[in-house]
Amino acid sequence: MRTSGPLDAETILSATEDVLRRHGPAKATVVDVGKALGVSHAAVYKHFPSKTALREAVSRRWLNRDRDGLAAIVGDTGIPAPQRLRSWLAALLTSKRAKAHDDPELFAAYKILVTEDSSAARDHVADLLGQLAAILADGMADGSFRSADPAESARAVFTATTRFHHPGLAGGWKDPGIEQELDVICTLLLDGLRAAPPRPASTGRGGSHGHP
Amino acid sequence: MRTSGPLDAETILSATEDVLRRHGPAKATVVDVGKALGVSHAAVYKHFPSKTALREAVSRRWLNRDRDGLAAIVGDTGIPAPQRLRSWLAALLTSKRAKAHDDPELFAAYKILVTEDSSAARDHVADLLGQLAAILADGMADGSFRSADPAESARAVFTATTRFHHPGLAGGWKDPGIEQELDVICTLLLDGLRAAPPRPASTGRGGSHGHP
DNA sequence: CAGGTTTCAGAATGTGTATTCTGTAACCCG
DNA sequence: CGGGTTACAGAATACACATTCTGAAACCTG
Repeated sequence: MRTSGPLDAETILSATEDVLRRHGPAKATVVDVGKALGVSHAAVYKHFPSKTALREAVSRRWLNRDRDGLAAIVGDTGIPAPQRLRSWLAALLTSKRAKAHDDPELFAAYKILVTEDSSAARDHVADLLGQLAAILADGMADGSFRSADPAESARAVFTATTRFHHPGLAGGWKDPGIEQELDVICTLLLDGLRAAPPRPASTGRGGSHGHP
Repeated sequence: MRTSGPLDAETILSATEDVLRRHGPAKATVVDVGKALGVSHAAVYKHFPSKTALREAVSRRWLNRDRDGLAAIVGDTGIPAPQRLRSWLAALLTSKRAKAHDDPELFAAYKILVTEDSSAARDHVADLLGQLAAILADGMADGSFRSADPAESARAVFTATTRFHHPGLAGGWKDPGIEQELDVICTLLLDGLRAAPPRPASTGRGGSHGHP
C-alpha cells in the first residue's frame, strides 16, 4: 500500500488515523497499521516506542487541528474580549461536537487519553487554558473585565463550561437547547468577570464552608 | 435470614442495598437478594416488576438521603442567600464525594442510572434544581441577587458546577485543590448573579455564535 | 547502520460451550 | 386470594482453550 520511499512518522500517523477511524481504538492493532502501510508491524516500532505512544501522537495531531481553529478567534483582536469569549466557547462546543459526531472512533481514542490522564490530554487542556487566558487578559487590559489573575479566571471559566467540552459528557451535546444553555452560562460568567467587586461590606465571602 | 412476618418493599430494598454494596451492581443478582432474605427470587418479583426497577428504587432511597441533608441548608433562612448558595454547593460536593468514596458500589449503580437517563436520576436532578431555585428566589426577593427566572438561573448554576457533582467526573473529586476551585467558581457565579445589568450599551450580548 | 525483516514469549483477546440469571407461569397454603 | 413456592425458556454470563497481538531480539541489506 505504501507508494514509495522510506517510512516516516507522518506517514505512519496518517495510516494509523485511518486504521483507527476504520476499526476504532478497541480493535485497531499495530499489525493493521503495518498492513495498511504494506510493512511488517515491527517496522512501526522503529518509529514509535509503543502502541500507546502511537495513539497519543495521532490524538495530539487531531486535537491540534481544533486548537488552531480556535486560535483564530483568540487572535481576532478586532472584536471586544467579552464577545470573543462568547465566540470562543461557542466554537469550542461546535468543534468538539463535530468531532464527536463525524469521527466517533477517534473521539473514543481521545476519551481514552482523558480517562488515562495522558500527557496529550493534559497538554491539550493547557493549550485551551492558554487561549482563554489570552482573551481574558485582553479584556482586563482594556477594562472590559475587572483585573484578576487571567490564568485562574481561565481555569474557572473552563471548569464552569465543563459540560460543553468534556468528552465524557459528549452524550449531552445533541441536546436541542444546548446552545442557549451555553449562552445563559456565558452571560452569567461575563457578568461575573465584569462586575466591580461589590461593596466590601460583609456580603459573605471567605473560606468558610460546611453546614453551620 | 428473614426474622419474621411477611415481606414488604422496605425490607427488600434494604436487603438489596446490602447485596449491592457487597457484590456491586455488575454481579449482584436477584437470586442473591432472595438468598439474603431467605426467600426464593420469585418472591422478590411479587413486589418489584424487574431487576431494573429494584435497582432504581434502591438508588432513589439512597439519593434522597443526600437531598434531605441539603434541604436543611436550603431551609436555614437565617443566613443570607449568597452564603447559603456557597454552603449548599460545598455540601453537595462533600456528600457526593463521601458517597463515591464510602459506597463505591452503590455509587456505581447510581452512575448506571445516570448514563441510562433513568427517571430516578432525572428526578434527583429536578430535586436539586428545586432546592437551588429556592435559594436563588430568596436572594432575588431580598435584593442579594438581581431578578431573573430562578429556575433558569438554578439550571445555569447547576450546569456551571457540573464538575463538582456529575458522577461521571467523580475521579476528579480527590483532587487536592478542589474545594478552592469550587470557591473560585462560586465567587464568579455569585458576582454574576449579583451584578446589576451593565450599562445597556453594546457590550456584546445577543445570540450570535460562530467564528466571524 | 538506518531501516527494514522474521521469529518468539507472554499478555490480551476471541470463541464456543456450560452454567447461571431473569422473568413468567402454573401451582400451593393459611 | 395475597404471598409464597417450584419449574422452565431464553438471555446473559462465566470459563477454558485457541488465536492474535504486543514488544523485544536477533538478523538481513542497500
